[in-house]
Amino acid sequence: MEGRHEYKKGLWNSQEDKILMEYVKQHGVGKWNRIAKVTGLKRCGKSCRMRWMNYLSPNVKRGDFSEEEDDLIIRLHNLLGNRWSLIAGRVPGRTDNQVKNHWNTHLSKKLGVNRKGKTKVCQPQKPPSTESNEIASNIASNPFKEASNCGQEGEIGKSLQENSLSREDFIGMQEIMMSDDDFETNLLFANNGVGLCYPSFFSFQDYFVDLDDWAAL
DNA sequence: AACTTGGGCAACCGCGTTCAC
DNA sequence: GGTGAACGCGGTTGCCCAAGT
Repeated sequence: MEGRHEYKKGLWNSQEDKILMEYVKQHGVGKWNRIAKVTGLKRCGKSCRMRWMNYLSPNVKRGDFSEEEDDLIIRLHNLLGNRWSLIAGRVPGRTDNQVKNHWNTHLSKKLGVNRKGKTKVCQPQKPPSTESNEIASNIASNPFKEASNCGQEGEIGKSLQENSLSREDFIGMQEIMMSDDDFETNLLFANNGVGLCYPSFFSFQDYFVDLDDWAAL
C-alpha cells in the first residue's frame, strides 16, 4: 500500500508537526496509515506514529535525564536487558527511543558496557550445557513445578546486592515480569512462592535465591 | 576561517506480533 | 484457519552541530 505513494523521509518540520497534531486532536491516536489520505501529509503511517509517540505526544518529557532516572534505567536494564519498551514503561514520560539512545550514548559509557554486550544479572556465568537445556525444557513444560530445582542458591541475591538492588527492587521486578506476557521465559517462581529462578535471555543459566535468606541481607 | 572529527539524537528499517476480515 | 494490514519493538543509520586542529 505505502509503496504506491511518494513518502517523505528525514526530519520533520513544524508544518508537518502541526498537521499531525491537528489530526490526532480530531481523530485520536491510531489509524496512522489514514493520515496521508486524510491530511495530504506526505509521511507514511509508521513515520507518523513514531513522530507522535517520540516527540509530539504531551506525555513525552523533554530535556536531560535526572540522576534518579539514570539510576532507575540502569537497574531496570540490569534486570531486563535491551527490552527498551518495558524499561521505558517504568520511567515516566520517557519513550523507548529516548531510553535506548540515552543508554547507548551516555549510560553504557558511564558503566563501561560494550554496546554489543548483553547485560546480565548474575555472575559468575556458566556456558550452556545439556543439563541447562534440559532444565529449560522442563521449565517450559511446567515452570512452577520445575523452577525450584533449577539453580545456584544465593547467586542472584549476591548479584542483586552487588548491583545495590533492594528487596523492593526485586518485588518491582516481579511486578514487571508478571505483567509481561512472556515472563516465564525470563523469570520464574518456585511453587512455594519464596524462590526465584532466573534463566538469562541468551543462554539458559539458572540461579535460585531463597527470599527469606535474602531478606536478611 | 576552513576543514575534520566525533557525539548525540531523531528517524528509518526489518521483522515479529496482533487484529480484522 | 488463512491472509493481509496495522502496529510495536529493537537495531541501525545518517544528519546536525560543537569541539578540535
